[in-house]
Amino acid sequence: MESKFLPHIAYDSVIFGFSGEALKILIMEYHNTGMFALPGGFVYQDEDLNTAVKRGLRERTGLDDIYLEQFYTFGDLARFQPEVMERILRANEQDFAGWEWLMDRFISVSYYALINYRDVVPQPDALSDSCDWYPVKELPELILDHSKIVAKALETLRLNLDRKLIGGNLLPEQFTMQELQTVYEAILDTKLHRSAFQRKLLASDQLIRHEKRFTGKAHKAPYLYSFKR
Amino acid sequence: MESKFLPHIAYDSVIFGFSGEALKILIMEYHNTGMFALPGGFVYQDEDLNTAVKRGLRERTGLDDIYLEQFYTFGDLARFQPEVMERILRANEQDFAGWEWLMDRFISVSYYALINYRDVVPQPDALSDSCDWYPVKELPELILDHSKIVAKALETLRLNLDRKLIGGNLLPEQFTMQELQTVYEAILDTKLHRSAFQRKLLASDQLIRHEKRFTGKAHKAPYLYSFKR
DNA sequence: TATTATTGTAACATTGTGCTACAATAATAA
DNA sequence: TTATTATTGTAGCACAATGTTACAATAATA
Repeated sequence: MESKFLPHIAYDSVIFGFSGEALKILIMEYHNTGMFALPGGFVYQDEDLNTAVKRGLRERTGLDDIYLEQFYTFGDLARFQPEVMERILRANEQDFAGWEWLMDRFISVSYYALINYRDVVPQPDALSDSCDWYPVKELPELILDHSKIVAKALETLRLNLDRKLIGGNLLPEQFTMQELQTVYEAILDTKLHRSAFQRKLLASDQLIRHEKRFTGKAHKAPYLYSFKR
Repeated sequence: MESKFLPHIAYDSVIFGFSGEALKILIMEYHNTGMFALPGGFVYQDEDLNTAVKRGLRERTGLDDIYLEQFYTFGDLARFQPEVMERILRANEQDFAGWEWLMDRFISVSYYALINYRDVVPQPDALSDSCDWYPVKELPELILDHSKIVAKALETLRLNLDRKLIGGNLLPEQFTMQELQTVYEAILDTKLHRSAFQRKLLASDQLIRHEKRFTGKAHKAPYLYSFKR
């Protein structure tokens, strides 16, 4: 049986979310294997690559209109390990017929996505027990070169953070300056100076200031902000 | 006949050189078609993607150890135009047997390279009349989405230029500050301020100053510089 | 009404960059 | 030998961006 997918071509997505404390990504666990991997998928013969990735993200998160960026394509021979896919299929008691194409060599076009953690109920796929959030600092061991993919995603995200002011994609529509700063600190893994951060973001002319948020705490209430579109 | 290459996967390379006047890239012209394209190629079944690209660069330029960076993978359906490859093969009076795989859909992993213009005698491949330098501002019409690929390469190069100080790869081992500035101006397509440029590059602590270069002109002789390794 | 914690912003120091000016100098002309 | 010319290396000043400290404003509580 022929696959409807383009042979040899896969994508993997590093889906970032922010819990309020830590920067996390979505990781899938395959049935009965203890094997962890990035959510990924394949491209239909009659489908754009980017469309395929958006389709996969929708299936995994339920969200459309996600901030998404392609960052690297991994094509080393070392990522060709048919025994890994074989073990996953066996553990799923899958009939191998029709799945031979999965045992081929693949290159992985990799993307990272930034989403609002609270908007998502992660959905495992047919081969997986779970699709769950893991702090980037406490990831389980991942199959193939997926750890390298995560590292490169994080590196690219950090480089792009200032240039594109994309941190807000990890927060709800409205947020306080303190919350935004915490996101930046989690991504960059450094402390930032409150005053300079606030001044820089306000000077960037990309924020809209809304009403204050009263939390009931015994101190001045912070303004809420949102990004201009 | 089976191809020894990974089906559906191609690479294209945007090879930048600097003539002393203008920023140029290598473009191939296919026999008897008036069709122009980026140098590219395919990946052997038992070869790393990056290795394949380096192999292709060596064939086209004769150089090893080239500054090379992957910047994007193009996977739109719109780049699937079998009639283009068909026309190229026909013009070469090729027997189609054994070349059917070329008429398939491909995604293109794209790289840019920076090389020393003077070191290279560009080599056409079997299907091409010529492999020649064209100023990026005066490119012929290119097949498929190759113009888009060039545009994205240039955009990425500009973004990376400051961060990585890679401009020197377009020059001989030793160069004057004036030559380096001209390269930067050609890439960025803007005039830079001599004084600020010199101060910034010297402060970057990445240059070694050598002896002066005496050109016989009636003015102060400039120092030669090279980049630290 | 005083206290507490946090926020918004001013103020100053430091660094980076745009811009101008000028002395140094390699060859040529007088 | 000396003046001239074009270009180079660098200093100096203005202005912008950022690091750092300080402080007034304020929402709730004691």
